[in-house]
Amino acid sequence: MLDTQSIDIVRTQSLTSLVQREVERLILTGELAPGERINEQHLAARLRVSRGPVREALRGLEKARLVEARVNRGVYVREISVEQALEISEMRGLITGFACARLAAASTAEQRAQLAQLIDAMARAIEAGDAQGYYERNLAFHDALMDYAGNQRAKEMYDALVKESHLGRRKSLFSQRSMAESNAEHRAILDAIRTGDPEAARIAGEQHIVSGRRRFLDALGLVSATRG
Amino acid sequence: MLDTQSIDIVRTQSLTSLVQREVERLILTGELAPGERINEQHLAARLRVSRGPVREALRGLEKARLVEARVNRGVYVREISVEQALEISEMRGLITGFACARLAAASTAEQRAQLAQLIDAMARAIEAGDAQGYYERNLAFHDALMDYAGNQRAKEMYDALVKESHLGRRKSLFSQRSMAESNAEHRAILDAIRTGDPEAARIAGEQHIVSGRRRFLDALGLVSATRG
DNA sequence: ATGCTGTAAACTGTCAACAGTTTGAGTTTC
DNA sequence: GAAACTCAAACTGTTGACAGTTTACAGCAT
Repeated sequence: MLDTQSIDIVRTQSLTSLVQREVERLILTGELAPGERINEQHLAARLRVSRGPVREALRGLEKARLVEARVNRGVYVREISVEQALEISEMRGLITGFACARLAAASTAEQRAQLAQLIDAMARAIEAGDAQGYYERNLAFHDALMDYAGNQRAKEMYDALVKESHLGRRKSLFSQRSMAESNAEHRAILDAIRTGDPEAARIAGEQHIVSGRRRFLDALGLVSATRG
Repeated sequence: MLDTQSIDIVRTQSLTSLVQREVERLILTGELAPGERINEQHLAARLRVSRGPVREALRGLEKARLVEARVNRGVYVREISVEQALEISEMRGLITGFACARLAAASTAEQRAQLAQLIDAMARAIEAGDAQGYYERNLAFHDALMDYAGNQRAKEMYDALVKESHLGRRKSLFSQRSMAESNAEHRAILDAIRTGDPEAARIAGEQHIVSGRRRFLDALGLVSATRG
């Protein structure tokens, strides 16, 4: 049963939620690959729990769109098509644009300073060639945007979309140039927010996600599905 | 075990999905009221299944934000605060605006004709004082908007938000005047789509949801949380 | 060799039972 | 009379077992 420390957690969290988090981790880190079948018995044995909590957890992940259940055939890590990845990206852009517009209409000096600080940290990470550092701060930047926008629901939807988008992302290593481009867009977003122009901020936010998708496709060596 | 007809369904659908659909229905129709506790045993007995499928179904509904699980205390039909209802409404507006913009950029004559037909049907329902008929066609109109926009993900997010919003809606009977106002906005949306102006369509779509919220609050006799 | 068929293993869907927690009524104590 | 305590009933969380389906493989026919 896991270890002693975990047992205390079991008291306040259900096994289901623990399993759910673990399987989510396995999927997001790629240890469980898209298309792969998830064997309930093996998973249960590995996590030292019975199949009940495992099945419940998988049902939750199904609604979160991370896995897909086929009747009498088990559940599979979801595979997303290019088309679906584009749709997800579009929705991320929509919500990001919303958040940016919100911040342009109402944000505190402290919030703007915090965003500026993250952008500077990203710039330093790019210079240092620290892709991992950039990646983490980029996440923090987008998290901050959603937090400050003040719509909890928007943030949760955004988070869910980001998790789902990991299903389509094979490798997320970007070139220094890509990172620099991306960070320039971060600055553009912050500028628009500072100007207090919601419409410009919205466009900057949406554009950032669109450009991110293009950079990603470029990195894969694919011809972009969108023009340009 | 239900009846013979149902058994055939069981073959292709899991009991879990059947339970999930039934509980969802109970919640959306108000038979299970927000805040109400859902007793697993009673529910299982009532549906003639064991607790396993019931628990799985509830876990799915939890992720869909229709119920809330408290550890060792069971699951409750979710209650949403006014604040949360506003957030949901905002997201509905955002997605509706997106869909309208999309249609302004690209829609077929047939699609526009279909929307026009639904608007006319709503107008007739209003004249006839047929609130139920209006309600259904209104749903159909918004469904059509999302369908035609061509982003499946957007439609699903929208549908989830609509379901969730039912948790906050006690009664959805509107006055003839409200319905007329609402339908005028439908026409405004269609006009903007016909003009081919995405930005105008987006604003019309967003505005429709915002106005809908205001009409709802007015109907409750509350002071609107938003200005105006 | 290749394709088909039948059978056994593996696995999912479902159920019933057990263990631990919460709840509430009844009792006791101050 | 009110608060605290006790204990049993009710309920949730979890488990192990059973039933039916799917899958894979061996054997057989072509």
